Amino acid sequence: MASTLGVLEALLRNPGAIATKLEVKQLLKALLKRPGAITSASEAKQLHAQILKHNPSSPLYTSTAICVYSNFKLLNQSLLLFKTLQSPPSLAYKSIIKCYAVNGRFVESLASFVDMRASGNTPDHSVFPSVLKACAFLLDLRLGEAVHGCIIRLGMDVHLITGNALINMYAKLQTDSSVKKVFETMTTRDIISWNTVIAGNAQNGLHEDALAMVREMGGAGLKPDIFTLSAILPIFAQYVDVDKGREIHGYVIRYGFDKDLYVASSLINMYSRCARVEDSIRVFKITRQRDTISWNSVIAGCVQNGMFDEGLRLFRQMLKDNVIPGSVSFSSIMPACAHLTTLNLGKQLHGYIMRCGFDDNVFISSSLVDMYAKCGHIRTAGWIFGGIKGRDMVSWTAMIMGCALHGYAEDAISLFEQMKLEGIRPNHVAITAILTACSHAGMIDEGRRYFDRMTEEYGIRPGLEHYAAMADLYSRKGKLNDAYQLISTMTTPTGTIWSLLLSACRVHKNVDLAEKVASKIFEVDPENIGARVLLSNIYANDGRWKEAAKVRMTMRNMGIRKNPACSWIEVKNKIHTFIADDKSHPLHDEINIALCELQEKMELAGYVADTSEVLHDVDDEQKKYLLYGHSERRAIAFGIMSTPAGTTIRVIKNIRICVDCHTAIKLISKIVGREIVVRDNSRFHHFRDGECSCGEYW
DNA sequence: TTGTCCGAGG
Repeated sequence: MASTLGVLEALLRNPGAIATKLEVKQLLKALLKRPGAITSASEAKQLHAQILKHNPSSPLYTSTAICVYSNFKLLNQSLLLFKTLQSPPSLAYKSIIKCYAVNGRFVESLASFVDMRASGNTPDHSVFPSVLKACAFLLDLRLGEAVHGCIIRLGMDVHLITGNALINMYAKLQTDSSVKKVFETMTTRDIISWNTVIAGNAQNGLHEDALAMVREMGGAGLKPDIFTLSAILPIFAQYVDVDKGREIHGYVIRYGFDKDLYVASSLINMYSRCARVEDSIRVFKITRQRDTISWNSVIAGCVQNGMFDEGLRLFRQMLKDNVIPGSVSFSSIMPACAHLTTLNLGKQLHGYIMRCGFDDNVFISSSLVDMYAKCGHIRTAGWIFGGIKGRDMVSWTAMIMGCALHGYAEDAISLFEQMKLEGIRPNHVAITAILTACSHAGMIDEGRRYFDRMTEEYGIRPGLEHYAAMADLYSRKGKLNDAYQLISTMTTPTGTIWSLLLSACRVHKNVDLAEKVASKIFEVDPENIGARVLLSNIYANDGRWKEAAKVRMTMRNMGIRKNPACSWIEVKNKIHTFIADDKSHPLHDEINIALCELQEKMELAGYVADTSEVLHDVDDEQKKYLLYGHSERRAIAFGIMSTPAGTTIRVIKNIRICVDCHTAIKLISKIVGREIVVRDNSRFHHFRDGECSCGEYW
């Protein structure tokens, strides 16, 4: 053998060297027995050349060449040779089946397997794993079972690797009973057998079984390895069981598995699912080797836990480190743009997405719909939504919620009904979206109907978010007692839900109920800043300055401070922030002059300041002055000054817009002939030609 | 010749 291989080596190193026919023949013969002696693709090509030169018509030699090519995954070369064979021998079939499979061409792989059977060639242990993998990938249970039958008839079911492949196939096809049966009938099992069953159980929701098997492994003399650990970590992520997750982390460190990319990604994911972003970032930072998946895991972790800026920072860092973002990277980061309403960044990412050709990905396009809707571009959102092929419930929900936030309740309802007609069942988020739509349009009856029917029609029990939407609906409409009744039926109403009612008490000036509601809030959430501010404002609004002062005093004694009201606007890629009465903007004086001019024009158009919204104990003239210092007006004035005529002005405010500003902005939109879009903390207002899309309802 | 990790909507 050694001398034959010596000839081979010489030949391969110098294909021009003259070899005797005998030598070549011996060489090829040796190779028939040991195709593995060829160690590179170029050697494979040399071999092919020798065959063409000396024995081009031998099916056996051709098959050997196919086998060698397929070992290097060279599908095209294998196919060219395969097609020259009239009746391919077993080796040729086996090689081409495997070669198709390793190239992900599972349909062709299975077709070749069928051909092989039809031609009367008997498959063996070397080919079943590829065939079973193809069945698993194509989710073809019937063919898989047929192959299994064939395996049993040939007595191959005791073969370890074939058995493992069978387990894997049944696990992927979620036929857990077959997984168990195959595992139990196997005469020898290795760690892969165990891991495959464990991973299958974990992914098919049989969490207890998976964990029990991890414990049993020890009895078989096997220790959990990186595969075992990355299979069970997602269980603790799903159960938000950080203690168990940490235990595994300890084990990982003891055995030095923390260098493994898969384990690290699973740990990052586990910690972020358990809301321990700091821990997940720590794991990420000590992971030396990083791939797109570990980056995606940590970025998604930040974004899902509300750390949007950190998520964006990491995303930029990933690009800087020359890690190519995949489609998952974009669908992970896009919600950060939606939440931060950073339209410009969102648009840049959208461009990047299109250049990568990811714009037909339903995850990404749904996140784009959400981002554009939340950034005020509901039409762009609708346009993207219209182009989504194979919309799923999430795409519909993003669009429905977008319409809801913009006050287009009719559109939201018709989308919701259309979605159901297409056979898509709404989940709890979709229900929240439709209730939000009703809430923002004051559609009490429709809202009530969706709420009452959600359990029997969709099998979804009302959760916090649904109660919140309903409480909001009643509250905005002034049905304060209905809201109170509804909230009281909840087993554990939260401070947030009561606060919705409290803010309605302010709008509808119901001080008595406000006091009752406020005490409920302080019971469950004594630190609730918003509620204390609201209560103080309610007193002030009623002229009860003493009580108002008392609430503020309590707040100060408790050491809590409210966040100032502010508005911001993006002009030429820069975000300008305005806080009421803050004079720090470089164009402060110019903005004031512009506001004065606007004020005069507004008064000519019949504007009278509604000073009831000013909750300071000062005279009327002073109140008027305070009103026009409101942050959203200054942001709008700045926007008008610094953008070309006709440009839409987009402003974001961190609290709900006040009645007087709402009236003022309507007039301003008419005076300057611009569309002004204001997003407050609850919805969008589109001001155009003296009207607002909210129809005076917010 | 078999097996692992990440993703959208409130």
